[in-house]
This record gives sequence, structure tokens and C-alpha cells, in this order.
Amino acid sequence: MAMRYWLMKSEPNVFSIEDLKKSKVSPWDGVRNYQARNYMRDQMKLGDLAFFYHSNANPSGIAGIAKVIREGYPDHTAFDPKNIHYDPKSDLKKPTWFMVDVEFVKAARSLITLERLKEISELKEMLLLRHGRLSVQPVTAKQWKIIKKLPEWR
DNA sequence: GCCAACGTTGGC
DNA sequence: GCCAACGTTGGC
Repeated sequence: MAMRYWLMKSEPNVFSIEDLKKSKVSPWDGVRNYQARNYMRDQMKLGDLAFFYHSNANPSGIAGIAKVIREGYPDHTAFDPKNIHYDPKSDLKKPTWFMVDVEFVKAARSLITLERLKEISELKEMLLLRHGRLSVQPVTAKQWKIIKKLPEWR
């Protein structure tokens, strides 16, 4: 199966592209939305690339690129009562929540803001612009290419 | 901090 | 299974 492209959101005051750059690798934990969970559990494959999106930021936008280096596995933070993402309904033997591991690929030289993405007419079908709240979402190869060509990467 | 959009829960 | 109430996301 061909490589897929994704967009993954994170609040930069919690975990930013700079944090990923420092740690090199990180689990993408804490996702508690079924649709996003399904993408991570079932469809994200080794080597897939994802735009790292800074949400709830000032401004929000695409800040870099990460690569999937481990496919879906149970999100252990759901089992830890002290963790902010604890979910008492998730069963160890039949976990509800899954995550992948990602590796830093690159940071954009400057943020590609949401406002800027909205101005690009070929991107108006992007899930980001249509269903704003989904925190892990697919990006088409065409959309990926358009965004990769923007001068903010250079 | 506000609030629209939208996902989840639970009573019926 | 419907849908009102409620909670969360995330732009602004």
C-alpha cells in the first residue's frame, strides 16, 4: 500500500515541534477521539509522514513534519489514574485508546498559518478546513504536495 | 475568555 | 434509536 500522509495536532504549550526536535522521537499519546484513534490504530504505517500542526496557538498552523516510526499500539496513559488522559473505561486486556510513535523530520522555517492555508483555493477540501476539530486526520498526496511547495519550508 | 461546532452520554 | 444535555476543541 502506498504511503499515506497525515496531519497531527498538538498544542504547542503542551508539546511543540521544538519539543519533538529535542526528543527526536515521541509517542503520540492522549488522543481520546474515536476517529483519530482509528486512524492511528488501523491506517498509519511505518514511514508515513505527517504535518505537525500547532493548535490553540497564536497563531495556529503547520509547524513541521514528523514520520511514523512505530505503528498503533495501546496508549498506556489511559491506564494511569494520575495521568491527565486517564480513562477508567479503557481495559488493559482490551484497550480503548491507541497511539503511534513519531520521529522529528523537520521544522518549517516559518509557521504556515491556518489563515494562509485558507487562502489557497486548492486546499479548500482539506479536512483541517472542513472539520476543524479532528486531531489526527488524513491529508491527500495532492494537498501534501501543494503545502510542501510553500516557501515557508525553505 | 467567549462561543460555535461537534462528539459523547444517558434517559426515555 | 432519538435527542437533549453536556463536555471538549480550538479559532478568535
